[in-house]
Amino acid sequence: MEDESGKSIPGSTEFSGHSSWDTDYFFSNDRERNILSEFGWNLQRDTVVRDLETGGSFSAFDQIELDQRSDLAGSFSSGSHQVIVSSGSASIDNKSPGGGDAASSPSNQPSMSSSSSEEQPENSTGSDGKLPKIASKGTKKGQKRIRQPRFAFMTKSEVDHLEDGYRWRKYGQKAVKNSPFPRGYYRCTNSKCTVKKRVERSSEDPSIVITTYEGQHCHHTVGFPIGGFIPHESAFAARFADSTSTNIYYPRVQFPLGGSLHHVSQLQSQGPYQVRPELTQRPPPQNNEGLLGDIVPSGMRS
DNA sequence: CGTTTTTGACCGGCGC
DNA sequence: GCGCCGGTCAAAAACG
Repeated sequence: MEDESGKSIPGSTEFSGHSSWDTDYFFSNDRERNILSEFGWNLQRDTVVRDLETGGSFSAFDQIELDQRSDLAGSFSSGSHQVIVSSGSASIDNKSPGGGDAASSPSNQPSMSSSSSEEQPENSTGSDGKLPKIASKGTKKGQKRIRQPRFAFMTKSEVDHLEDGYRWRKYGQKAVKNSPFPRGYYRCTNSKCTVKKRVERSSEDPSIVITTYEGQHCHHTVGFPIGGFIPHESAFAARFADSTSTNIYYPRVQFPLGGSLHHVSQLQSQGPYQVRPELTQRPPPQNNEGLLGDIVPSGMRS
């Protein structure tokens, strides 16, 4: 468990290449993982979690949750609530066009990292740009799509598509600028579910897989009866609000500490963790393999 | 034969 | 206004 003990990635493996991520939280320590595990997110030691909250998504949550988030934000960033609440004003893209590209606003783009060479590996540039030709998705003209909460997981793994208890169907793949690795786009196979996820490898550390989830499942996992998926913001906020005494998370936007923002030290630890290829297809009967399969929040199901 | 993956085209946002 | 780029579509191929 104490794999990362002291190990620091030589090349400082950080999220450098992902400066555009609307990141709010970034977990990289055992302690942080422990907290997550209390949610039922039994993350592998090689996993780092990031909450890619977006401004637009807040409209989907209660005010209470917002408040809690504010508290949370203030606890570590001296009241820079915007960091959390609006994801560093990263993307309130459900506003009018032009104003929505807040994500690209210079203010929230600290030195970010050494190699900002990589542009938006995550899109966030507010260019969610989709609006499928088939306007069946309820994306009417004038009202942009509200981006769902996003969470990214960095995992050291040989396989790209990590098992998470849900069934996904790939609907696209694109080459990532400045990265030799393509990015895969997946959608939950449940027709009623709009959750999507992107999978890509870190161009800096090919052994790391970055999985970004967007949205919340409206159904249970296939292999995990305890259903639920990404805990609601409220859960997050509440939990963290409780442990404000410790620096559980780091608001990237608030820590322009020259690239050293987040060292995913544990990532470089060669934990025995690895997902078998077969598992990528079918959810395992038990929740010990999956990266997110364990994510099924235990207390979620109320 | 039903489902998933592959892959090129297309769309819309954004920067220049 | 144009080109770039991320994200999505959809037809065909692949798979089990």
